[in-house]
Amino acid sequence: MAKKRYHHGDLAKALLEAAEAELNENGLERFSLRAVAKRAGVSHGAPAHHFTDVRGLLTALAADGYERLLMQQTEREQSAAATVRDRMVASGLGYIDFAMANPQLFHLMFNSSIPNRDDERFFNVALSVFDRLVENTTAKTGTNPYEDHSSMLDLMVSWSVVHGLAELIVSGRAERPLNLSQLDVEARDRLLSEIIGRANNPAA
Amino acid sequence: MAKKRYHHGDLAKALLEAAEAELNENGLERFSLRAVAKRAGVSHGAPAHHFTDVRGLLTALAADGYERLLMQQTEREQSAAATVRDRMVASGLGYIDFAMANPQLFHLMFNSSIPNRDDERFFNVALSVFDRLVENTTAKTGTNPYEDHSSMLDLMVSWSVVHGLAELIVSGRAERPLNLSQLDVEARDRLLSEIIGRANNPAA
DNA sequence: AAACAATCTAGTCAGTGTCAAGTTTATATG
DNA sequence: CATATAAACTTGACACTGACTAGATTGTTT
Repeated sequence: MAKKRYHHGDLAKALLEAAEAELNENGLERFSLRAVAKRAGVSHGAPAHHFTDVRGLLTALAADGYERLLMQQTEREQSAAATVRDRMVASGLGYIDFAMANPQLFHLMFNSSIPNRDDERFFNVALSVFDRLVENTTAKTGTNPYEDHSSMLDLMVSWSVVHGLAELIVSGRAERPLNLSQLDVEARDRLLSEIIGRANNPAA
Repeated sequence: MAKKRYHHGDLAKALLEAAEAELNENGLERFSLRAVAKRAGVSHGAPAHHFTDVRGLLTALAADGYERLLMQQTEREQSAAATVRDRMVASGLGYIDFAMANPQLFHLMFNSSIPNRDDERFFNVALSVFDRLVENTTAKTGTNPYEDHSSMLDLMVSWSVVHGLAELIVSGRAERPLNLSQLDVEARDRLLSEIIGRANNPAA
């Protein structure tokens, strides 16, 4: 941990941490690669050797985000998964957990064209999020969405309501109707579960 | 329409049109105020007199977007509104119509922190979008969401699924599961209506 | 006709990401 | 162990950005 060595040791990791800190403090729209380098205690040209350009850095950060999103979902599913439908709701709560805990990162992952979707790691880990949704839908409907059109529609209902809810919450638009900021964690979970649950009702 | 007059005539309008064209060509992340000025045939300092800064310009453009979003919804509702539930679905289709026809503008309106939400016109017209949702929900549930908690949850189900669907489509994430780009307009409408309809089912 | 306000131009400034060239350090090879 | 080579990092330059200022031009009012 000597401070003044010419070689950093693990600059790639340090840059990712600095990038996330900068992202949280300034938001994606004021994100600056030079500020990241400065925060990591390194010259403005250094990041290029590890991530080529700002896109490369943010692609890697977004890929990390998808991994953490998956972990949040796993946590929720394991802690409260009685029925298959509860499992789907829990998975959605994990999705929203992640968005609320990492709004700027969520924004980078889903609402930005900066991350390179052709990047191999990014592509694979983003696909994993979808694959989990396919598995949960298969368990819920009893048929694989890729083989059964109706099951795929159910998948899209589940994904849309959860993703939409996450977006509306993170952007502050759910505050007026739901007053989420004034609820404790348990009440918030019940509220969100109810919304997700209603959308996932079987056809009348 | 004389080209070389010192005063433009209606530069504010011309700048808004140029801004939208630039937005569609380059996207929000590469948006440049100077490029907008250039496109409008005016010096880079001119926009400041009409919109103060780039935020002011994009706030005005986003407000225009909300007005057009409302118009799209109105069109859909009027053309195919038999039952109250059909009306809710039609309203959602209008929402998605707008997003698909104006992806960059939609992105500016909903996924960006650039527009100033305290701007009076922006605030009011964005509120109008929510008010329409309140009206449609009232018609559907029979109770005002502001007075009945369950009705508000139904509102959030409707909004979330439509907004989420719009986001997933515009960002290209719905392509793999739905193959929207290979469907004609009628088939696409039926598909989206089915998804929105399933989410809006009454409780089982 | 003269004063005034609005509109627009042109120049400057600090800040950005990327590129090229040079310096320092680690590692592999003889 | 010495030396060649590659990797990591610094430094300076470039074109571009949005915002600010001063000044030029034009429309409006008195």
